[in-house]
Formats: sequence, C-alpha cells, structure tokens
Amino acid sequence: MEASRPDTATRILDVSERLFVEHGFEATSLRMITQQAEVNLAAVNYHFGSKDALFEAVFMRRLAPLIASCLAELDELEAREEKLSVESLVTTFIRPCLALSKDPARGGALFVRLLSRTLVENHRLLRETISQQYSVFVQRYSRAFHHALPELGVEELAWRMHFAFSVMFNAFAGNDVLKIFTRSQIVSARDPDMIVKYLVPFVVAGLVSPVKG
Amino acid sequence: MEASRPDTATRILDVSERLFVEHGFEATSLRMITQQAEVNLAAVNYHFGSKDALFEAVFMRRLAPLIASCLAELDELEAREEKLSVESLVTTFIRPCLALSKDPARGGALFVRLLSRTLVENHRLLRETISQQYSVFVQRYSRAFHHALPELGVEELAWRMHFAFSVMFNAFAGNDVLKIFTRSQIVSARDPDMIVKYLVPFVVAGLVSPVKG
DNA sequence: AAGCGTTTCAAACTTACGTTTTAATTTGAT
DNA sequence: ATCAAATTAAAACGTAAGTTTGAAACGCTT
Repeated sequence: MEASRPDTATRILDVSERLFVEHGFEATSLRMITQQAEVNLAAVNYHFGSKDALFEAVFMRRLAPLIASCLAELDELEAREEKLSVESLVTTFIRPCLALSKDPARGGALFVRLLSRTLVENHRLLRETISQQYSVFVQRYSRAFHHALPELGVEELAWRMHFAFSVMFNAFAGNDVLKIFTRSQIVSARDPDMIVKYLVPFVVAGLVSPVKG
Repeated sequence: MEASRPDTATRILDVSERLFVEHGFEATSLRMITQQAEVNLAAVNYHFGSKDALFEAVFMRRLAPLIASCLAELDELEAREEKLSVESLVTTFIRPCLALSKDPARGGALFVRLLSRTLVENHRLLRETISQQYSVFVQRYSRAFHHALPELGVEELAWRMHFAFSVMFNAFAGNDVLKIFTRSQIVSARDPDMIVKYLVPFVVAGLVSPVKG
C-alpha cells in the first residue's frame, strides 16, 4: 500500500513549501529542491518558468483556498446570525487555519508558517501579485468587525485588527518569540488545538476591551 | 556643519542593519553593503571576519543595550512597587523599545524590525549565540508576570506571554499584516507613539482576561 | 509501428557570491 | 623622521547560484 508518487510539479511544490519555510526563499537553492524532490534540476524551470514563479505557485496553491474558506465561514455566519459576536468572527478565521494546520495532505502547518514568514519579510513577490487579489479579504473582515464593535472608531478598530491578526498568524506559525531566548518547554507549542484554546480568549479580550477614556 | 564620517566598521554596521531589514540576510550581499557604505569590499572580512560574524555584530550592538534597559526598568519598578500591575510590567518592555524606535542615532525602528524578522526566520545565527546569553530576560519577565497574575497556571501564563510579546514585537516592527492585502491607509502605522496608545490596552486586556471556566 | 507533442535528463553557461591574497597607504608612537 | 602596526585597496580565487540547451525517453493517437 505504497502511496503513488505524485507528478513532478506536485513533488516540487511539496518540497519547496517545506524548504522555503525551513531556510527561507533566498537560502533555498533549486538544487536542494530538485534533489529532495528526486527530479531533474531543469524541471523547475520547465514546469514553473523561474524560481520566482515557483514561489508564487507554492504560495497561491494554499492561500487561495484558505482565504476562500474564511470567506465562506463568514458568509455562513452572517446568514445565520443577526448580530455577530467577536468570538464567532474570530473563529471564522481560526477554524480554516486550524483545519489546514491539522491536514497533512495540505502540508499541515507548513503553509501558515510560510505565510507568516513572508508577511514579516514583506516579500517583493507578495507585494506585487497578492495584495491586489485579496484585498476583499481585509475589506470583508473590516466590515464585519465594524458591525460587531460599533463603538470603536475606525482608527482604533484598524489597530486592534492589526494586532489581532498579528498574534493569530504568529501563533499558527509557531513563532515562539520566547522560546528562542530560553529552552522553554512548552511542549505543546505546535499543537494546533492547544493554540486555539488559549489564543481565542486572548485575542477576543484585546478586541473587545473598553476604550480608554 | 557636516556630520563627521563614522569609521569604517560603524559605516558597515549602519548600512548592514538597514539592508538586512530591507532584503534579509541571505539576499544582502557584501557588495551591496560595501558599495552603499563606500568602503572596500574586503573591509567586512577585515573588521568582522565573515558575513556571519557581521550579522552577529549588527545584532548584538542593539540587542544587549535594549535588554539591559528592559531589565533596568524592571529593577526600578520592583524596587518601587510591592504589587506590580500588568500594565506597568508591559510598560517596562514597551518603553525601551519605544525609546529605541524614536532615536535615529540608534537606527530608529530598524533594529526592532530586524529582531522581529530574525525571530520569525528562526535564524541559525540567533539560535546558537543569543539564546543562551539572554535567557535571563525571559526568566525575569516570567517571574514578574507570575507575581502579577498569580491566578494563571504556568501553561496559560506561558501562552499569554507568548502572544503578548508576539504582538508587541510585530507592532514595533511595523509588520502590518493587513496592509499587505490592501492599500489600507493607516498613515500613522509607523508612528511609535500611536502604536503604544493602542498596543498597551490590547496586550493588557489579553493578559488579564479571566480564565475560561 | 510510426509519428508527434510532452516531459526528462545530463551538461554547460553566465553571473554573482564570500573570501583570500598581496601590495599600497595611512596611522601613531618613538 | 622613522619604523612597525593597522587599515585600505585592487584583483583574483573557488564555488555555487539560476538558467539554458539539445538530445534522449516517454506517452499517446493514428
């Protein structure tokens, strides 16, 4: 019952996703990728055109479905409830991320880590192609949070959303900013369910906290 | 009244700090650095030994004083107050970061961005050298937060600190995870004072929120 | 079985990288 | 002023990077 070997392009995408997360885009060479994928060096340029285009392909394979899932959850929630709670809103984002993180067939947490890393790096390949395509994502969530938290001014809301998504991305990416200083033994640091148990209350508390006089 | 030209090593450090933030360590070549610093290519290896050692030098120049400042604030606070508030505790970390971000002579927000970026990248040069040196930082804050929030279990506290430092690092680093999707016009996104105004309440609310039954 | 588009392969190409070398120059103490 | 040490400079070294090439192998229709 050996798993059938995926085709060349898929093998390249899978290995690239992992190596880009581990070493970063620049530090990952096509020779590392093609060796681990057990394909010929020229296969990358044949199937994807260039290393830059490969990165975009790796990225879009996961990002498009992930964003679609979030928006679908948002649609469903807005159809079901009149007044949205902040927690349910946060969950529409968390749940697809969690599902992705727990699905080895889709690379598990690899992509969320890649996403987080790429956002922090402010990657040139992201600025150009992805920002315009997925502005609808931010717009939808901005409107939804505005309805859930009408007492917040637009500036304060924007900041709180910024903070909320920052910490959520980092949590799923497993970027333990404290562990790097110590040998801290949060053994469950990469267990997605544990993340959510503590993450949602933290984020919701920050979002709904009363405005300072 | 032209500023006197700093010596070669300092010019290299200053330029490297900026380029490492902009393009990352791997994508920044010594030729880019030495050209912009207007020094000879061999100067990096002469003064620092290698590109790896240069990165460490760039990093330690800022990190050691920053951590020292945080711990000094912590000492002062613990000497002054019996029972520490979470907000005052958060401020002992925020204030040195803010001071650094507002001081052009120390590179302004550049280093905090580099720190954030390097943490997310889980950089090899960080794991080896810095983690053991600065474990005292995490230990001190862990103890302090434990005293300020005695009702939290060690696991829950570790998670909340993880989330709190994540969002603080990202905020100072100016990693606007939402702006990359849109052309969002939070014009003040890089204004350190604005960050603190909204950041502290958000973080404190997450930290002190009551434990779920 | 022949033919044809698609894919794979080994090899080479060009370029840029970090580093080293050797000599020239500057600096600072005597 | 002199000499030794520290610094700068120009050039080259060896390696590895992304990409291209042209032929071989494969898969499919006829």
